[in-house]
Amino acid sequence: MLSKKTKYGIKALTFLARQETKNPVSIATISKSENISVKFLESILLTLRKNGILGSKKGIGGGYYLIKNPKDIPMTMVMRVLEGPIAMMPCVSLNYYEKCDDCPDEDKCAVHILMIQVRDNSLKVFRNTTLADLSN
Amino acid sequence: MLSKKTKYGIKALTFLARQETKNPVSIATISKSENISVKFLESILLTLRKNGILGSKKGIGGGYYLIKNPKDIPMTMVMRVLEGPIAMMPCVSLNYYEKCDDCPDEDKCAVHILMIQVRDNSLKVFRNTTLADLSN
DNA sequence: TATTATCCTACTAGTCCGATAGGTTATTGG
DNA sequence: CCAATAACCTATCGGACTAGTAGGATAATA
Repeated sequence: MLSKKTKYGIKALTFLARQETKNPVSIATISKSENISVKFLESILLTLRKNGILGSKKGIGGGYYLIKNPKDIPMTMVMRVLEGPIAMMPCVSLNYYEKCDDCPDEDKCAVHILMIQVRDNSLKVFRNTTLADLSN
Repeated sequence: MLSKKTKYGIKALTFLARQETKNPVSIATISKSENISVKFLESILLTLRKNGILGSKKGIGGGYYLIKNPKDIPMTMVMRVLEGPIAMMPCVSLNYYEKCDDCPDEDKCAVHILMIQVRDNSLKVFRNTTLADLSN
């Protein structure tokens, strides 16, 4: 299951991408428009900022804004920051590989073979989809 | 993340599919061969039996066995029984559809659009892969 | 200097996962 | 008939994670 954190994060990002100006948008504004709890959204936007996807500004007129052009933000980036590894198992993960304790030979492991395929397909989708694609 | 339940379940099924005879195989035997806790495996095989994938026999010489031919067991079936819906969100699920509370228009929802693609790709993999494919 | 809005830490109720414990029922061999 | 075997079933449990909530600290603006 996709976590609500990721779901809300993507919604917030598309909301920002759809903005006409690049002015900061407050948490409260996004929260109202997308029906997301203010406090929960706050923590999500914070992690997006800490991971270089959003910028922020404090005080009056402050809020969050996109640092990059939406077409330069592939969903792999967003998914990895919010949801974690794209692979469904450590033993098929590109960035977070880990061997299974119980598995003597990966090449003969049915689960491994199956999940490699799933990973490749998911990766293809996330790589080929940018924030710009989702905002139109 | 793929649950250990599903992981072990698939491993157990391929172990049975690789068997030369169709004689029942005991939980203990599978457990040893695949490095799975006996008790946990027990509960997994039970659910596979209750869902029409395995048959069982009690007493001496008893155990579990495949009911169907491995090539007639698509991974969609296994995944749905062990892991649940293949979709990452109820609003993109074929068999367990549910509308999101917070989403006024699915066709314009970025998360929906993205997850439809992921679902389609995963579904394609699981549909085109049978237990026989994983056992060779 | 008061207001605004992000930043940060800590906490919590609820849920799920992975596993364990212990007894019941059915089948088989002697 | 009886004992051994192996599936069946229910209940429980610690730990991790999710989806928040609370409350204050910090920085920018008017």
